[in-house]
This record gives sequence, structure tokens and C-alpha cells, in this order.
Amino acid sequence: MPDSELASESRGESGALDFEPISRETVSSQIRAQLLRRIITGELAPGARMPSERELAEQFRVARTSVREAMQGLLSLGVVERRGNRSFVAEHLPDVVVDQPDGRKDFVAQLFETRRVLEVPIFALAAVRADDSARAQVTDLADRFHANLDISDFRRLDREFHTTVASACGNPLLIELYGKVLDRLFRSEEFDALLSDEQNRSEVRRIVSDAAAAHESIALAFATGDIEEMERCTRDHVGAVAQAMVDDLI
Amino acid sequence: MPDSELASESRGESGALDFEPISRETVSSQIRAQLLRRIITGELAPGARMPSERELAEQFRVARTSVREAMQGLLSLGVVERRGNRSFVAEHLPDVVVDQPDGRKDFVAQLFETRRVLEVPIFALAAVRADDSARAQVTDLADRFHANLDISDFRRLDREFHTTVASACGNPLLIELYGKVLDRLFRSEEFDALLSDEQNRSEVRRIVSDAAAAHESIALAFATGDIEEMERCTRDHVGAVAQAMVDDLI
DNA sequence: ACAAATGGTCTGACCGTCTGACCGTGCTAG
DNA sequence: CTAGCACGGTCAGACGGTCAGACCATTTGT
Repeated sequence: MPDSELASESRGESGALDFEPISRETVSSQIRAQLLRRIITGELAPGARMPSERELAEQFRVARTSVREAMQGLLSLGVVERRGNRSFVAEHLPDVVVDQPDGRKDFVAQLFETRRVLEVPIFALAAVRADDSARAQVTDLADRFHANLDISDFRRLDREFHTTVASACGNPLLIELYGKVLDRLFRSEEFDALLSDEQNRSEVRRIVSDAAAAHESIALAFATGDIEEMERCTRDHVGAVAQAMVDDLI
Repeated sequence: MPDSELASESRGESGALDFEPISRETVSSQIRAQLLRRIITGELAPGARMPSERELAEQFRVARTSVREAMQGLLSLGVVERRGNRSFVAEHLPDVVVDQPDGRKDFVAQLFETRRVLEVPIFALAAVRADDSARAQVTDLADRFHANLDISDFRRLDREFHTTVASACGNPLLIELYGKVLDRLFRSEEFDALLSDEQNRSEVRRIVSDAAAAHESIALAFATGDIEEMERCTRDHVGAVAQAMVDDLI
């Protein structure tokens, strides 16, 4: 191999610049992966009914054939079962798939660890960077919490509150990641279970009123741009909810 | 819409769990993107000869048809020219391709803010939770950095180092989010530009050797489980790289 | 002048995907 | 009880992206 170039662009080493490998992810494999993840995390709970193929096709904006192919994969993995005309998540997931032994408590712990890692600095940043209208909006939102709020209203409001504060931090990437965490939290069985515990209404009521108070403090720190107070309040709030959720799981 | 569920699995809101969009990146579009990046960063310098289509096809492990399709794109963008039997990078790149309006500095700032938010606590957790084999592995990895490492080797090693440390934190969700951030960083043109700046080799060399030293310190703190030191080193390291990248952009 | 390298063009095949249709079955509202 | 409907199962046809070749014309380098 003659190296006859005289000028400019010798590559130095072997002359070959190396490229990233070309990825060939197929549509159905992506769908399979996404569904599998929802199943493993319990968002699609064992025994629950799967969305219909047509529905999935519409949501993914993809042909039903592709969804079916993905389903075949899950079927043969044993994580999805067909009964009659319906598809269900398998009652007992094969061990091959599920390799997290005592998932639930760990899962909740991880969720809140992640939330703490993100939420405290994000809220702190937001407290510094928010404009006046955002501050007013958050104060307003915090005022709408009552101790005796309907559960589903509380959930909606709770989520809106956190999202609103976060979006004042001015960093779209952080907001996106934080959104993913909130998504998993609000979709998780465990969070559902915590708030819709029929046996323990008084406990639920306490959680709601505590959260209302915490949001009030956060909103205050937010309105005044007090960063240390913001960090303290947020940390306490996340810690308290995490504690309640872990207790609920025992 | 009646809320007739009494027990378990009410999904709360609209009942529809929403999925990530399915990506449909074609082989040729990926090739086009990779070539374009090499051209913009100057790795493929203006006026330099392009590798032959057959050669590219072999490197990408792809049919020549796909390479040609990518080339057509670059050709019509005006960043590649055919002269006689040869392809060359255009002498003067069309402005359309070269300049991102202004978002660049913001983008980099946001990327590193996010990285700092995640990386510092993740590395701290990892320092506490890692097992012996992970500690040994990280020490080993840090030792493989030299001041005069090949750029592409450095990138690979750099990424592996960060990924390896992070995966010792024991929280899959955190690892996943951190992975997304690293992805964006390593895929970004800006990072590419920083490390493959042909005009400024000495600066690049300084960055590489600084990073090598920083990784050494991090590995040490990691090996001994010194959490405060770990936080300090990580914060400094991220800050330094961020600074270098912002400087490069001016 | 000649051989090698390169781009241009074409072909046949394969696969993943889309579209749209039709079938049988089981659930459910009238 | 029955008709309608939602669902999974299946099929046929088309299309685009990709691959592996082959062949040609031209340029390049010796």
C-alpha cells in the first residue's frame, strides 16, 4: 500500500478513520423492547390485559403487522399469554426475563433515589432562574391543595405542581429526564397502591395534608428565590413521600 | 366516563400509556450523518479526497448502494464534489451546513449542567456501593489512560470509564438516565469538534492529559470509597471539561 | 500505452413494513 | 337470546431499503 499522498490529509495512523457501527434496529424489535420494559417494571402488571394490537399499532404509529411481530416475540418469551380473544401479561413472569429478585422495595427505593438526585438541584435552579409569572403560578398552584382533596384530583395537582416548578429551571434536558422519572413514579403500581389504599384512609389523608403543607413551603421558597430553603424543603418532601411509600409496602 | 373500578389497577388518567416514538433511521441516513460530521469537524478537511465508495462500504460493512445514496445527499448538500473519477470534500462548505444559529453554547451549557447534576451524586453513590471487582476494574481502566493516547481510543476509553463507574451505583434507573446524557454528549458535534480540532492539537493534547489525571484521582477516591473526595474530583472534572468545551466554542 | 482504480448504472433477490381485507370467536348490550 | 362488536388470526399485494454482483466508461498513475 503506497502512501503517495504528499500534502494535507494523511490520517496519521493506519490511514483509516473509523466509524461508528451502523445500527439496524427493526421497528418490531423496538416495540418488543418497549413493551417488555413496561411489563418488567410492572407498568403493565402481571395478569393485566394488554392493549389490543390495533390500539398499540395506533399508539406507535405503526402497522398492526409490526405490533404482531413484536407480540410473537413476547409470546414466545412467555411474558404475554393469549386467552380466548384477549392478550394478557403472564401471571408469573419467567425468571429468564425478570432477574430482579425482590423488585418492589428496591424499585421504589431506586425511584426515589433518582427523584431526589434530580429534583433537589432542579428545584434549586428553578428557584434562582424563574421569572415572575412562574413564581406566581407556583404559588397559585400550592394554594389549590387542601387536606381533603379528592385522590385523583390530588394526583393531577401534585404532578402539575412538580412539573411546573421544574420547567422553570430553564434546562430542557433536565426537564425531560425529570419528566421520565415522574412518569414512572405516577404510573407505578406502588404509588397507586399508596394513594388508593382503602384499608387505611386516615394514612392517605395524612399523606395528602403533609404534601399540601410541603408544597406550601416549597412555593414560598420558590417565590422568594431562597435557594438553601428550597433545597431543604425539597429534600424533606421527597424523603417524606419516599418513607411513606416504603412503609406502605411492608 | 364512570369510575367504576373499586380496587387495584386503575391507571389514573386517560388510561393510555404513551410510548417512545419508534425510530426509523435508515442505513444511508446514518452514513450521511457520520460523514457530514467528519467533514464539519475537519477530520475530513476541505479539499481533501474522500475515501472511495467501495472503501467506505467495506468500513461501514454495508453495500455500496447505501454508501452511494449517502453520497448523493452530501453531493446535493454541496459538501462533497466529484471531480473526474474522484470525490473530494468541498473547498468551501455551504453556510447552511456549518452554522447552528446560536443554540450551540446554550446546548453545551445545558448538557454539562445535566451531566453535573447526575454524575456527581452517581459517582458518590458508586464510591460507597461498589464491590471489590468494580473498584479493581475502575483502577485498571484509569491506568490505561496516557497523555498521548490516540483520539478515538481516548473517546472509547473515556466513555467506558464513566459508564463503568456509574454502573457501580446500583441504581438501574439512574444508570439509564446517565447513559442518555452520555449518549448526547458523545454524539454531539460539539464534543467531536473539541477533540478533533486539527488547528489546535496542543490544546487537545492538554485536554486528554488533564482528563487522564482527573480519572486517576477519581479512580483513587473510588478505590478507597472516599465519598467527599469523590464528589470533589468529579465536580472538578466535569467543570474542567465543560470549560474547555465552552472555550472551544468561542 | 497499459493496468488499476474509481464512479455510474443496472439487475435480481430478500426482508421488513404497510395497507386493506376477510375470517372465526367470544363478550356484551339490547 | 341474539345481533353487533371487538378482538386475534391470516392472507395477498405492494413498496422501499438493502444487498451482492456484474459491467461499462473514464480517469489516474506508472
